Amino acid sequence: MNKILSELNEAQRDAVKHIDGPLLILAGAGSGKTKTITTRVAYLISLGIDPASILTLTFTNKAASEMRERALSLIESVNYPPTLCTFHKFGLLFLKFNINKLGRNNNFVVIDTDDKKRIIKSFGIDLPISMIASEISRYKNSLISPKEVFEKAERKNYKTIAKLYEQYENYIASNNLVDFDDLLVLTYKILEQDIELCKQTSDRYRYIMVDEYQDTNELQYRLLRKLCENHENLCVVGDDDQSIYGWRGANIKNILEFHESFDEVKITKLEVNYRSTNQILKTANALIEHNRERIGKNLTSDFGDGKEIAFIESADENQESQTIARKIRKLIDTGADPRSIAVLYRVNALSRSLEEGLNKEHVSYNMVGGIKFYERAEIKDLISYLRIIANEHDDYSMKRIINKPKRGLGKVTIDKFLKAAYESKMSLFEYISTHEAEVKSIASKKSFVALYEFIENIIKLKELSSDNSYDFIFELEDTFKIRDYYSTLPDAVDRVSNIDEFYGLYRDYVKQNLEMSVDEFLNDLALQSDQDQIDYEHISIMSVHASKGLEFEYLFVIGLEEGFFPLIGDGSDIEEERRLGYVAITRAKRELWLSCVGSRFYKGRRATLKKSRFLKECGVCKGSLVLEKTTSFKKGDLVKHKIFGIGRIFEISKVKREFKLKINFSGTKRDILASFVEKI
DNA sequence: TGGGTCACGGTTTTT
DNA sequence: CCGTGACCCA
Repeated sequence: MNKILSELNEAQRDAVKHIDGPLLILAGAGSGKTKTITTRVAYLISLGIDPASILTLTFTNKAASEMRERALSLIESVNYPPTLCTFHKFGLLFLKFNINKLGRNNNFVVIDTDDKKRIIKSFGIDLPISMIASEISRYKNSLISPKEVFEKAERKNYKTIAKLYEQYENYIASNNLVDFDDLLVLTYKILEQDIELCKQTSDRYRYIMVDEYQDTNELQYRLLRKLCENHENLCVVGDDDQSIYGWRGANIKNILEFHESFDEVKITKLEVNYRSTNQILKTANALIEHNRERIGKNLTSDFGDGKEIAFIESADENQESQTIARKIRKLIDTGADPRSIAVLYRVNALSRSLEEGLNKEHVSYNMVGGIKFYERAEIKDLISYLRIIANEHDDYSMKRIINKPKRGLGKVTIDKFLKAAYESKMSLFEYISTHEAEVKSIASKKSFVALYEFIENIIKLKELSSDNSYDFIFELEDTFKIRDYYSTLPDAVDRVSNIDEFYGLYRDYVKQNLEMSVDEFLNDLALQSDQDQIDYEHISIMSVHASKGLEFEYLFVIGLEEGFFPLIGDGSDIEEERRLGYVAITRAKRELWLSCVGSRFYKGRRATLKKSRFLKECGVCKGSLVLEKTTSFKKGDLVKHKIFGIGRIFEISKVKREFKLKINFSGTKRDILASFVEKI
């Protein structure tokens, strides 16, 4: 026990040793947050507290598995491990045992955002689907019923949304579907209506810990209150300065007002940073001090001062990426580990020019984020096959695969089936299997045959799935030839390798869970985001959001211009932007480069840009923000104009914020603004 | 049915 | 500029 504690600094030890009553651990970036939580779990167990009474909640699977691993390594031996999982997984487990309290069966299916959108889309309304989906999510996470939305709505559009919300809720409930929000909403509702169960549950989890508390939303807060019904042993860990998910419902007030929401809150600040040089911390501290809504803390380290923060200013994104690519090339050539290098940007769109620059310098990179494995069309198709096998009444999956591989069934035919099925109050699958004559009259002869072969195959695989899971996935491919189908389509190489990876994943899962059923596999899969596919050889490039929790020896942050970082748009919050800046800077361990450009090509046009206010606020760019502009054009350069063609520059001058070029187009001399021509 | 063309809109992302 | 979705025609 003492050995565990001796690894900690004073503030960390103070936090770990606090046992009863609410505790807020304000953990600055790189201050050993995970170490503190995992040690606290181990410490509680070492005191003889039943591991089963300790619940630790995280946001991501990645955080959960990392913590589980570290906590277990600190615990000498326990018969069973403490519960440590994501909020949503906790909800899933809870609902498996208790959803019957809402009169529902526990063989429900978890649907993802994509399914949700398709369901809403099927209601046939011409409002933007993703807007409606996120509105519904917002209401659910604030525990507002469709009725309340309808009553409060003043504009007609919101009345429509309220109705869609109601229709959606009815639909998923009657199909026994559960969306991500429901995992928490339904859990909350059960705890609220069943006081006895609420007390039991609270008693069962006497010690609760929450990671990344600054990212919790209203619903999560209220759920935590329910779980603390019989005690107040709630330990939350977070950093108000790193709250960057306000736009998706995180309520920073949860952490800012924690000390008022609970009685006798103990607050511990972890301000010693074990990651960065003082130059980096100084820059980060200077930036975040401009925020008003914060608890306030100041990070220090004893890693020494380190190198000064470098500032890169380029004329445009091409020059920027060239400069950065060359610097990275040099770092690698002088022995830096590529894995310790990263480039961050606020907006994914900025990756394009960066990628070009890196390619030109032959720097291999790994883009984190981007298109997700489980969101790829081929993977979604496979999942739909599995879903139909698990539950043939799943019309959404049925629609997705009914003509994949092609069986000659087009949109019109499928719509006819859907309508007929709807009228007979049956699922698509049910209707087709029981109405052969009708189907024959709708479909063409060829597609009719293919369709019934498909139906029979599904039935065959359904039987197979119940007894022989391991060979099952081979049989699936042999029967439907999805892999073959994709190997004829564009991007075949990538798609086929994704399919193979998925098959491998399935087999691994079977190996680890011998008794598993297909629907168990699917529900677990729904809660799984990307495997963190950090590449083990290359540098990383990613959005600032994606970089949260990571660290790099050498870090570049690009696009520090007004409008890009901070990003200005409707609903943008300058303090949250600044926190994003803070997160970005605090990813750096040893060296940090901040970069901005004078103009950028974005959404089909070139925009002239001003330096980010953050550069001044963090002290990197002293004095005024007036951009001393440079241009990469030189006298004598050959340039191309869309209309005038190719010409040669013979004079360069400055007009206000732009550069004016005098260009000789095969004898004709013209004055052209620099942004209208391209270097060749 | 399904390939081709055109208009449109375009932060950040986990479960 | 580039990807998505709606619509049109063979």
